[in-house]
Amino acid sequence: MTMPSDTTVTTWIELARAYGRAMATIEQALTDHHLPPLSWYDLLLELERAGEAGLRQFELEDALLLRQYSVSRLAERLENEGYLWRKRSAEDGRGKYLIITDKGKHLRQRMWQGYGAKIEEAVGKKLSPGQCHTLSALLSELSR
Amino acid sequence: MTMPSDTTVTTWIELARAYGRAMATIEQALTDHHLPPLSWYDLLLELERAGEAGLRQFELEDALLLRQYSVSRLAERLENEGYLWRKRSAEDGRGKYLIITDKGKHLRQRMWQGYGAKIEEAVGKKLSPGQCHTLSALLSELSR
DNA sequence: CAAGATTGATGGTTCAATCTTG
DNA sequence: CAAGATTGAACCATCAATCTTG
Repeated sequence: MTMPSDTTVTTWIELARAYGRAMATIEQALTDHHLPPLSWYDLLLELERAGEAGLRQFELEDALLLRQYSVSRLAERLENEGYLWRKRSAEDGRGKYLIITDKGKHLRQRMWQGYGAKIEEAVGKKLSPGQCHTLSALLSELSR
Repeated sequence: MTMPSDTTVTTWIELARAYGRAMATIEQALTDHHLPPLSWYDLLLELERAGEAGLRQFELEDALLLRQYSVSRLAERLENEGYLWRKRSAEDGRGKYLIITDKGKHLRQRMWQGYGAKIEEAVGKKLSPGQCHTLSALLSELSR
């Protein structure tokens, strides 16, 4: 079992710190505006991209890095608030399609106002476009 | 209110993805070995560095990116398991010092076995030392 | 039995209110 | 009143068990 070098550990710590700080800034902005957490945004964005057809719950697990039951509970909350509806699959009786409502599209728009501004504050204002490209490329290596 | 460029948004998404994947790998390894979550490790490491004198709870808020009540509850759990003890401050009757126990030092050691190996797997094996340096430098810009 | 999804119970986080001391 | 810390209540995440359909 190989242990990490100091350089590797430092990189991990900086990654956790940078993510934690940016995330705290963003979540704070959302709660200040009485808006729901980021996970709601992520789900709504996926559904809006999927269009009228919607998406199966299991298709969202990878995209949102969530487990089956987390997707289920998240979808339940958004459905209760009228931001999406669930349609039983015709082909496969076990499954459901999640479909965004107009109210859901509207919420995503409102959330983007605060969310986008904070991404700019936490990332865009601190790095040049060239630095962003370099950073994105290195981070994507970590997700392989 | 300035909105972020596509490049900026991509960088943020890659950051969240890279962090999420690495974190999932690490937490999974800890639960597989019936070990407590990473937040316990972070607290124990800070206390071990602080030595016999210990640290005040409010001093840990910044280091751990936690709120006052989260530090309080986290410390309570570790104290209940015997990994640290709390000493009332002599100078300031309002405060407490958190001091790691030998049992706490031992737990931190055991956690490092799995934790370190996964940092190597999630970061060290995917980037060269040069790439690590570049990545660390860019990430630290984001934490300013 | 396997895959997709849900749910009861449990434990952790968070907010707001509170307590204690400076 | 302010600062350090704690706590009840409400909310969210997680595990394991379960339900339904293929």
